[in-house]
Formats: sequence, structure tokens, C-alpha cells
Amino acid sequence: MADIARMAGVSTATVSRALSGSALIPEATRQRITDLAQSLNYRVNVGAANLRKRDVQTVGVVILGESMQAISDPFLLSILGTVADTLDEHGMSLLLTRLKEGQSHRLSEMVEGGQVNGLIVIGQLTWHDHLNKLAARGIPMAVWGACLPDALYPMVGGDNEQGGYLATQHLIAQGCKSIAYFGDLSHPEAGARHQGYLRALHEAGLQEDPRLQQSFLFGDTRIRASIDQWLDRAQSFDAVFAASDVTAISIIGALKERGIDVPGRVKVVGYDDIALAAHLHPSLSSVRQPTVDAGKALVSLLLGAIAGQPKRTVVLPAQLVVRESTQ
Amino acid sequence: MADIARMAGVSTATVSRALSGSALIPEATRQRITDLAQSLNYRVNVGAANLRKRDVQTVGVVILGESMQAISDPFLLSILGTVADTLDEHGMSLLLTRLKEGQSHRLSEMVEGGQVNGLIVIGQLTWHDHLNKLAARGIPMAVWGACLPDALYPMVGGDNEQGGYLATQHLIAQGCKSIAYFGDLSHPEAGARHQGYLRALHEAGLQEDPRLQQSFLFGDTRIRASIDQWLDRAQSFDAVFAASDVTAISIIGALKERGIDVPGRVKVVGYDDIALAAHLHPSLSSVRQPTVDAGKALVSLLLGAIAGQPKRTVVLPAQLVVRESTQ
DNA sequence: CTGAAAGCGCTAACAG
DNA sequence: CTGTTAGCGCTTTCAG
Repeated sequence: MADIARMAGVSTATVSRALSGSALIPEATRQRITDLAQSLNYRVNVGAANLRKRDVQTVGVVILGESMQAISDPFLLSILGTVADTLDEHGMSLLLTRLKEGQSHRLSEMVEGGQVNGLIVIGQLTWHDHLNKLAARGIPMAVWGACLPDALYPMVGGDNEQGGYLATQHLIAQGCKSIAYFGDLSHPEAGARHQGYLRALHEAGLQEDPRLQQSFLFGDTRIRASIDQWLDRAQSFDAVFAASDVTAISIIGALKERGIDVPGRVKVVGYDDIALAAHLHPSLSSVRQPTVDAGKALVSLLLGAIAGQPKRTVVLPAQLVVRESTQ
Repeated sequence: MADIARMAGVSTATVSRALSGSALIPEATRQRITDLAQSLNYRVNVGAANLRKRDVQTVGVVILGESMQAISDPFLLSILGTVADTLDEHGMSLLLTRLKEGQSHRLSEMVEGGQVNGLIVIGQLTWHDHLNKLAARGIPMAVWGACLPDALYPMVGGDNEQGGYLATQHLIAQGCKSIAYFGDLSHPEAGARHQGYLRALHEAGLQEDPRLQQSFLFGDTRIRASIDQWLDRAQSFDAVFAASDVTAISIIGALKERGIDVPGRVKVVGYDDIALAAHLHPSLSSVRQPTVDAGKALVSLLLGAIAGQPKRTVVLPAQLVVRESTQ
């Protein structure tokens, strides 16, 4: 920048003002300086500017993932995409970090070390208590997940109870009587979906059967085993509500392999409405979560928190998308 | 930091040294300072430290995406995951940016503005020429994609020609005679897969049929249309090689909807071996790309480029994974 | 082993 | 409208 100033015959202050679009600089001067900078491929050093401005214009997006491997859930990724776009619209940068169990301390370090203005936390909430502590300490953040009643941090989440209810009610309306549930119950969001499932069952006067409620993850080989077991024990079921599309696809695979027709003999509903759902055969009925709204809400809540606004909670409506797997 | 120094009765220089683990500081002093910092939730300001050290320890990961919407391809995401982990192991941060067509100038700005030390570029390469210009200008980068012969930048990519060859050869070995190709030919990687497809065909003495080679993307409704058309015109085919799993799934859906059995009447191979491939029914044969190696190679090439090492190119082997969709 | 001093590259009062 | 000056929070010679 000193170079530019010298070459343009002005002070660095003028260059700084010209390049940052200050109204104090007349158009002619600005043009000259801008052109000079352009021709030298010069850009203002963001880090230095941020240091001086005592602001970093960056938010940390943290994905809580148990598996070291790939970012797993297509749905979370779709949120990541809209968060990235929304931050960009606000002129903020996005520092991406994946954290495993046991690295929780790194959350606050990012903020205290001045790397980011705040955090957007995506993923499962086995960290609820830790997040509460950070919120109490005044770390700005916004969390995607289940809306736990005692959360001290800004939250955005889908209406999981409603989603579970809609899915189950739909299966009941299709004439199903024995509806199984698959989903990781240790996960708060899946827990809420399960609550909705139970509510729909009770409302329809159907008996809930604990043997038809299993806590499994995608690709778990025991999915296959327990389906086999249920069938062997004549533990009949005519529908499955899976707490994620990926799990649903896994289940449909297991059922078909066993020669069981979907939706003929067993109807299946998933959750998340991933892009693939519409293109499978049978196409998968699913509960859609509004990802674009989710990303926008996360960013807006975080910016609010950074600005010192009181915590808010956003619950996004769930929408049932009916396709072939339930008809 | 000044506070800590005052409270510990030492200079800021000592605090800085203690906190950065300098060997000059005796263990007792360091302990005292560390404890003090801990109790005050103090962390060294990364931005200020970086400014002074004239280094940012950050790399920009840029995803070139045409669709504003979600990050689409599960395979690219899986690379993103391993890149994130690998950078973390190297103690570097990851600044994520999605760029649309027409924003190419932002690539160099990130480096020239000192936000990042270098770039990892993921996605399709309609930007080949622009990337070449940046490389010539000395912008450190590493690109995932097709290994174009005139590339001036460090590249890592799968052996797409080999992958296409393996997939097609396998279909031929299964007795298929009319093998269709689906994939975006404007995309260099898909182009190479197509080359491999042609090579296998010729090697087996099979005639290539231009009418069986279509350039479509995932979910394109014309996939359905052209399958219908082929069948109507008695343009029979008994296999499809799709240049991505997502496309393959879309095609299988279209075929099944039309009542055509997979793999009975038409066999299908995809590309990428996404996690879902093994759990579908029929499970999907696919060409696996080594994502973990890909992530590691990208990071290692980029760090090399930053260190001023000459450009290298890494081609990762393709591996065919045979599943039900081709048996 | 420790401290004083000099900036990293930039912006924002403040005074022209 | 423009320049001078004083730092942002840290690291690192260079002298003790």
C-alpha cells in the first residue's frame, strides 16, 4: 500500500480511503488509485485491515462429526451450502472446521483467539451442555438441531415432532397398522421425531410396540438382522418411519433384498427429502426441511448474537412430500 | 496479552514466548503464565500473530458450482471432508468459498489480499484457462479434476480414462453388446471417462453408436425422455455406463419406472462409489475414487506449491466395485 | 533467561 | 478533501 501511495503521489491514508470507497475521495483521484492498484495486482491485506478494525468478518462453521471420514449426511451438507452463500452475501468469510468428540475446547478457542466473530454449529448435539456453557460465557453462536427446552443458545431447527407426526399420520391414512420406527434415539432431533410418531399412533388409537422401535444408524448391518428377526418372529409390520432418508434407503434395500415389496407390502417414509429421494425407485416419500431458510436463519441469528441481541429460537415447519414409497 | 504480562510480573515478550512454547522459558515460568491465561480464558490473537509472522496458516478451498443451491455432488463433499481433516492435521485453517461462473476474479483476490496462503480448487473445470493464468502469476494452488495436458497448475485427479475403461470392460465381460453412455461431455473428467468407454468398446470390437451417448446431468427430465425414445425406436441397449452415481441412480429410477429390470434387462455402472451405492437395491456397481488419498494429495501438493516446489501431478488409480446392478 | 523496541499492513481520529 | 499520527495485538531481533 505504501508503494501505491508513493507512485500515486498521495499518502497511504488517501489510498486506503480510495480503495475502501470513502465518499471523501473525488472520483478522479479514486479512479487513478484504483487503476494503479489493479495494474499491480494489489489488494488490501484483509488480515491487517481486520486487526486495525478489531473485527474479522468471519464466522466459524463447525460440523460435529463422530466419523473421522467424510462429512456424512447429505442434509447437513445442503445446509452448509446455503450457509456459505448467505454469509457471502453478507460479505463474511467462512472458516470450516470439523470437530470430533473430545475437541470441544476448540470451539471457544476460535472465538477467543479472534479467528472468528462467532460460531455456527451444525450436527448432532451430544454437546448440549458444553454449548450451554459457552453461551453463558457470551460466545456468539447459532446452532442447528433440536430445540431443547433448556438451551441458552440461539437455535434453529425443523419442527421434528410435527414432522414425525405428519409422516406417521400419513402412513396411518394409507391403512397401515403396524408402523416401525428407525432412528438414533440418543439424538435429540430423532427423539422429537419419535415423539411425533407416538402422538400420531395414540391419536389413531393404535398400540405402540416397543419391539418395532429401533435405534440404528445408516448402513448398520443390524438393520438387516432386525428386519429378518421381526419377519421370522411373525412380528409383522406394514410400514416404516425412518428418521433420515439415508436410513430409509438402507431399509428399503434390506426389504427388497428379502423380497418384500415396497410400497406393496411395506410402506416407507424417510426424513430430510434429499435430492436423490425423488429419483429413486420407488421414489421416496419424505419429510422436507427447508434448507434455504435454515441457512438464512442460522446466519441471521448469529449476526444477531454478535450484535448483542437477545437469543431467539427459530422453528421451521416440516412438510410431508408424498411419493411412491407410500402409495 | 499485556494484562497477562502485568499480572504475571513479566514482559509481553516473555508471555508470548511462554505461550508459543519457546525453549528459552523455564518450565516453572511457563506453567505460571499458562495457568494465568487459562483462568482468564485468554488465547493469543491469531490474526495479530499471523500479521506479525507474515503468514496466515490458512488455505482457501473453493468449490466451483454452477447451481446456487446446495453443494451437489456427494463425491466432492467427501473430498472436502478429507481435505478439512488433513489441513487440520497440518495446523492450518480452511476458508470455504463457493464461486459461481463470473466470479473467477475472487480466486486471486483471496491470495493477494493475504487471506489465504493458497487455494484448493474443487469442481468442474470450465475455468481451466483462468487457472492457468493464475498459476503463471505464481498463485499457489492445487486443483481436483481432470489432468489436462496443458495444465500449468498442480493437479490431482482420478484416472478417469482407466475408470471408464474398467466399467465398460466389465459390462462387456457380462455379455452386454449395446452399452449406452450418460455423462456431461463438456466436463473434462466425464470426457476422459468417455474416452475409456470408447477404448473398451473398440478393444472388444464393438461398434460405438452415437445415438447411445448422451450428455445429461442428474435429474435431467430428458434422461427419461431419451430412454423412452430409444426403446420406442427399438434402439435397444442392454447396459448403461453413467459418469456419476447420482446420474446412475436417476437412470435406474427411470428404467424401473418403465418396467425395465435392472440388472436383468439392462445393467448399470456408476462412478464415484458414494456411500449410498452399497445400500440401494439393486446395489450399484461403481468405480471408486480414493477420496482419502485425494484429500491428502491435494493438501500435500498445495503445501509444496506454497513452499515453492515445482508443480507435480498426481493421478489416483480407479477401482471397479462390482455389485448387483451388473450381475 | 528476560526486557525494550521496532514494526507486520492497515485505518481512523485529528488537524489542517 | 488530504496528510500526520497513533496504534490494532502480537513476535522477534538485539541487548542485556
